[in-house]
Amino acid sequence: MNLVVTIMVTTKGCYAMQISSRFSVGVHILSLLAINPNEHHTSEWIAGSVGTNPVIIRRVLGYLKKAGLVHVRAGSGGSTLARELDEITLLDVYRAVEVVEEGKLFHVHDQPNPSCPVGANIETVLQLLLVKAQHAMEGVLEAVTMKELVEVLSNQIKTKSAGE
Amino acid sequence: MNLVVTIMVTTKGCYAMQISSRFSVGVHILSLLAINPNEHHTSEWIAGSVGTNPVIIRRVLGYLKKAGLVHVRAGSGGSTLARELDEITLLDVYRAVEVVEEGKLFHVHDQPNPSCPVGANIETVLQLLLVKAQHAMEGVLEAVTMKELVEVLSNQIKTKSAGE
DNA sequence: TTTAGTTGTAACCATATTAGTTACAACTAG
DNA sequence: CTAGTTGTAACTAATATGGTTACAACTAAA
Repeated sequence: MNLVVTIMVTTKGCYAMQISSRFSVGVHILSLLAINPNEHHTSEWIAGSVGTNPVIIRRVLGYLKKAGLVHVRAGSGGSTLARELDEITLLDVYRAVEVVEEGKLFHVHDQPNPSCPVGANIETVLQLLLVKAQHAMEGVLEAVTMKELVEVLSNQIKTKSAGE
Repeated sequence: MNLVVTIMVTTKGCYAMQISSRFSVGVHILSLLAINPNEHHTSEWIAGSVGTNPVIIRRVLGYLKKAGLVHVRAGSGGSTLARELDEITLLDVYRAVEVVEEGKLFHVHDQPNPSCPVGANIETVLQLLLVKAQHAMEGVLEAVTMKELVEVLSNQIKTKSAGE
């Protein structure tokens, strides 16, 4: 006799907000353009490396193009870097893909009671601090250029392939 | 002759992700408990200052309670601080309300192609940096205690009421 | 012991973002 | 001209968020 018991486990439970993967996809794209300069980088080719749909890539490319980070050839296809690697910081990419608005990482509740002393003053006091926190985070992104990131990436690629 | 022109402007256009206002609501609640220690802080009373629904307040109070930051009296109602103000950092509140998971502020695309050198290595390289950025942000929150925040808040309240 | 008021939750709802997908017009190089 | 590509619009599914109603469980005070 065979007894098969199937237990369904729902992954649900503790989700929370996250900054859109548009950012990491953008970094991935720029890395590809830098590391394989001779490829014909169509959105389909890039999508194959990122592991997603070509349209997603075209959307992110649209942001990067709008920000002046890449050139995209319509028709014949293919993208190239529009700026030197050491002239692109991670913050540039982060801003390009518009994942978080300037000074608005934190959503502060916006209808506090103005006739309550705390309600009337909490917003400004908090906002000041939260913007500071946001800037600290963005400062780290600003301190790293795509050139540095690609160097680390290249080293890791070499190390790995050497280790095989 | 009267000519009335109504122009509808949709606010839509440049939204982006934000960290839930549960955090700012949590800070608001703790400030109220600290500044008006003699009040009977029912969820309804607090909701009046925050400008929202009592259930929202009870939800956030649930998080704060779970984290050991407040005591909540069921039945008779009312909440009080469970810890000294200088023993509560903004990071404690932020963690309590579970707005962002540890090390997961950034969503990194998770199906890069392992047979592509870039795809196979980008995740680890990026993740390292992004966690660093997240920590920088959280470090700012950790450096501020509720005591400090309430002091700034109190001063601003005094200044304002004196200026009238 | 009753009662009035409160908390803790579940169950909904509307809204918005995100990632993915299909479809197609416009474009471009050969 | 044509094959292949980009740029976009339109749609979907999944999920988070903030708000709301409803109600059982609880507690203090009359």
